[in-house]
Amino acid sequence: MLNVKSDYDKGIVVLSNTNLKDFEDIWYKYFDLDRDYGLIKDELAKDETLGSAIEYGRGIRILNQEPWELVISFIISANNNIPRISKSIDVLSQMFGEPIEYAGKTYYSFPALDKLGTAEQAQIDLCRAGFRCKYIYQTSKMIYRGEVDLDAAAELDTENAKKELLHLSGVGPKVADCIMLFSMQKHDAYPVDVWVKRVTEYFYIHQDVSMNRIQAFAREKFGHLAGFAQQYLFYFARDQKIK
DNA sequence: CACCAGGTAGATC
DNA sequence: GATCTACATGGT
Repeated sequence: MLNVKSDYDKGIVVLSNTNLKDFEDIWYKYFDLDRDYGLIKDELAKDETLGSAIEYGRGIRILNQEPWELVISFIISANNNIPRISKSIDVLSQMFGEPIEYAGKTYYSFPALDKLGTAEQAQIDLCRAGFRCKYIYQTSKMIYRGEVDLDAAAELDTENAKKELLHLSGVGPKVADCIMLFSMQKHDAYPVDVWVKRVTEYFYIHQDVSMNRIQAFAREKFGHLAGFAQQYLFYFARDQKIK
């Protein structure tokens, strides 16, 4: 069970209760430690607003998570709040994941594809994700049957990967962008949720516009670093409750 | 009791 | 194609 402590201003990240092999095989990539965030920040900070947002969220990193887990997690996230999202994922993990004994307690891994992919709708409904449960059911089956191949999608460019992900039930533009950004290293993706829409309009566009216009703006303004810009802006907007 | 929460699918213009 | 709206659930 990994333990993480960090103090960005002191330049310290401590990963304890792990070993060199796991660090090299797993955590190094998971925490995106190979990336020079200084370079990214310098480039983005040429924009004054982003400079402030970067100061505010200076320790942010984009984690490299697993596509399958991200697909289900972000389907659950749609029009939902974080405590309920966590709760639903916990229930699914307890029902369909593998038990992990640690320090006298039992934890559960995220469900394997074949477990959710062969589950009954009525079982999945028990996670209390409401109308999203049928999306979980349908999408799990689609991926399990190979109708959508996440590994293959990860190899495509951002535009085509998105097209592929949009076939999944419960996956729209925002969730697809999140999956690409957080599990497929497609850093030009700019997921637009309510907060990112607000903050983009607030600082840059100065009027209420469509999602497509927000996306177009981000492509033009931030290009291949759009995903990093999104993270700094999201964190800033969310914390400052920018409306 | 109305409104909201890290949007999406399906209907409609 | 771009824009409206219902949607499960639990909290305020």
